[in-house]
Amino acid sequence: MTATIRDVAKKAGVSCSTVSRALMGNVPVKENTKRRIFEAVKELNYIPVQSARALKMGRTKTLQLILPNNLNPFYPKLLNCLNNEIKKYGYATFLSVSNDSKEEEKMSFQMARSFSVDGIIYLPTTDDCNHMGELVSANIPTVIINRVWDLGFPCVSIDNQSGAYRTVEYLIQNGHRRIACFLGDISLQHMREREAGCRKAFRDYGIREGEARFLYGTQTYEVYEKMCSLMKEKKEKRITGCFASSDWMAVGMYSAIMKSGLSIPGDISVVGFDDIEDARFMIPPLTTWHHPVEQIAKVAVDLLIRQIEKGEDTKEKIIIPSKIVERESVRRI
Amino acid sequence: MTATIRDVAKKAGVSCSTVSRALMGNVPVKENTKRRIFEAVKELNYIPVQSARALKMGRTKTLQLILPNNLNPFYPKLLNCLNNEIKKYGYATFLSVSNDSKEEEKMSFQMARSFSVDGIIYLPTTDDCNHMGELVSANIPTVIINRVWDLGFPCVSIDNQSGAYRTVEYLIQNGHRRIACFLGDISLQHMREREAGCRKAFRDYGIREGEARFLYGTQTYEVYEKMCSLMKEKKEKRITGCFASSDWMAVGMYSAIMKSGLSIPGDISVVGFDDIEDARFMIPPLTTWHHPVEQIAKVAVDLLIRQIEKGEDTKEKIIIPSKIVERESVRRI
DNA sequence: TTGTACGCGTTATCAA
DNA sequence: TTGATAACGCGTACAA
Repeated sequence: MTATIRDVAKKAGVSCSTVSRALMGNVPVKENTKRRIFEAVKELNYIPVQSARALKMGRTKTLQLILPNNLNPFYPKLLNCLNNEIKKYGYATFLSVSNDSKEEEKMSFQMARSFSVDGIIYLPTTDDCNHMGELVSANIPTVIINRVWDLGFPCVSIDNQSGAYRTVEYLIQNGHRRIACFLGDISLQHMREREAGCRKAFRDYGIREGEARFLYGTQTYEVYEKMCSLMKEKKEKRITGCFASSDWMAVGMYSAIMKSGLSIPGDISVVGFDDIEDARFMIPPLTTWHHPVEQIAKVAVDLLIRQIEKGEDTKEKIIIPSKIVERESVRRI
Repeated sequence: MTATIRDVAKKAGVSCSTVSRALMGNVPVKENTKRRIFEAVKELNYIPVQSARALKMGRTKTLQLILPNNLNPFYPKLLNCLNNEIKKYGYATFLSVSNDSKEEEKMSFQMARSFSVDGIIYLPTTDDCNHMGELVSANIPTVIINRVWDLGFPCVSIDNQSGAYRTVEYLIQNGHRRIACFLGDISLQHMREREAGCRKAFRDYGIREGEARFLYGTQTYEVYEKMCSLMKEKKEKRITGCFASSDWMAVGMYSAIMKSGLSIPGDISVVGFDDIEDARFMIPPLTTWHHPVEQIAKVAVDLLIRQIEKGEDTKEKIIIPSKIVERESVRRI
């Protein structure tokens, strides 16, 4: 069937060990034999069998990505960056999408063990950690992204609170005072941090309860409906600006605002969070807080690889700085 | 370190083979010993090492997904369906995104071989097949999706021509005659098929050259700019409807139309192709041809698994039927 | 119903 | 610089 190292050895007239050494390249092999070996490799179209190599070396050259879902368009972008980064280091990507389910996440941890992945990039779907014992005890190098937790793993994330703060501040600095903040699943720490950022901005700028509103919801239709009813208030009382805790939400908000016969940013200014691929193609292009996924991916994978290959044992929490991207969804009033 | 089958055997007071048999479940093992074995397994938190199993059995329980990119929002949706389907069969997913590059695709084929994946779901990035010899000679069960090719592999796809035909027909039946069709990369067969569908619709309904326009472009800014200049024509001559060969393009077209001060569907009706997740949240919600990715994923993975596990050797070309999804982007005139 | 022995394809150790 | 050999963890043919 497909050629093994023995076939190569026979064809090149050497032993398996020599072939292995020539291929590994870490032990000297005579130029001449080396040439013959590579010729044989080419001729037989030989590729080492990873399973065998893995069994012997205890390394699979494989990284696992554990992500919550792939629906919010933020994730495909992140996935892309991560996958490309992993490729650079010559590793293969095992993909595990949890569909926002703890059970599936747990299965991913088992998969990590049984497939002996060399490392894990983990973006948890929930703050509720009681199923993560599996992961910790698996003792596989792991980097957590987009969360900052004390699970004994290094973390790479943005500063959610200051991001939300500065985004809402931007609205305020453009003259808005009646502002609604739409938050996602508040059981998640990063969402609470974003909420805290909003509240702090209101406090710092003397905006009080009646003017600042907080809305909550995770489903698109919730966002849409709550936003619609908000738009029905009479103009003097109505909000002039709003903050979406993710760009995906902003999409639903745009729908609701337009449907209500109001214009962006003429009547309502909108700011988002994440800077998804489509943000600049929204109508009008969305002003939003940039989530630096390229950076996050780069740093996280680099950290992970160093942990794997150099045995570096770090637990650092790395915060990637970011900034707002001004487009056309905010009006100065 | 981590427990092996020998540890389990020792703890249960039996031999490795008995443990193996109990775990495989295809050979009778006495109830009592079985119980002791499972207890030991649980206690030691034992999971079989896949690399070893793979080496022995020549099966990795692994499927590889080779996709062109992850930018067009159509792909994340497809990826999701595929991944979930794969999970159902207890396989793990190896992800290879080619970033629209033949070179990277070629590397994916090599990966397939070296990691001994059991099967491949392949959505080619190009029609130019001269790098695919690697794939064919690898002799790994493969299913091609979204293309219908005679490479010796089964294919699962929609009928692109009739899809485009019926979508343009929908526009015509709503009274439109001055129509622009915006096509993507015409070097790709499925895009040429969609183009052919458009042309046939025009022919069948007696719409001639001046009325029907064809525009081409792959980059978002091309779509945007060409669309903008199209909008500058004076009203009597201007198109009243347009067809986007992908919803992603429709996003750019929406931008251009709005930017030009025209309304959808008041001035311009738009139909898309794919029915991406966001199509119903566009403003107005996009009428589009549904690309049945759930079905495609289901059929493709099922076909692949049957090929792997039952040795079924099929080369069938499966066409999944579909339909238009009427939303609010088309006006009857 | 169970145990012994072997081999899957590789790399590492040791001796030459 | 090279070759012979053992071992990685597992599943199975064969013997008991």
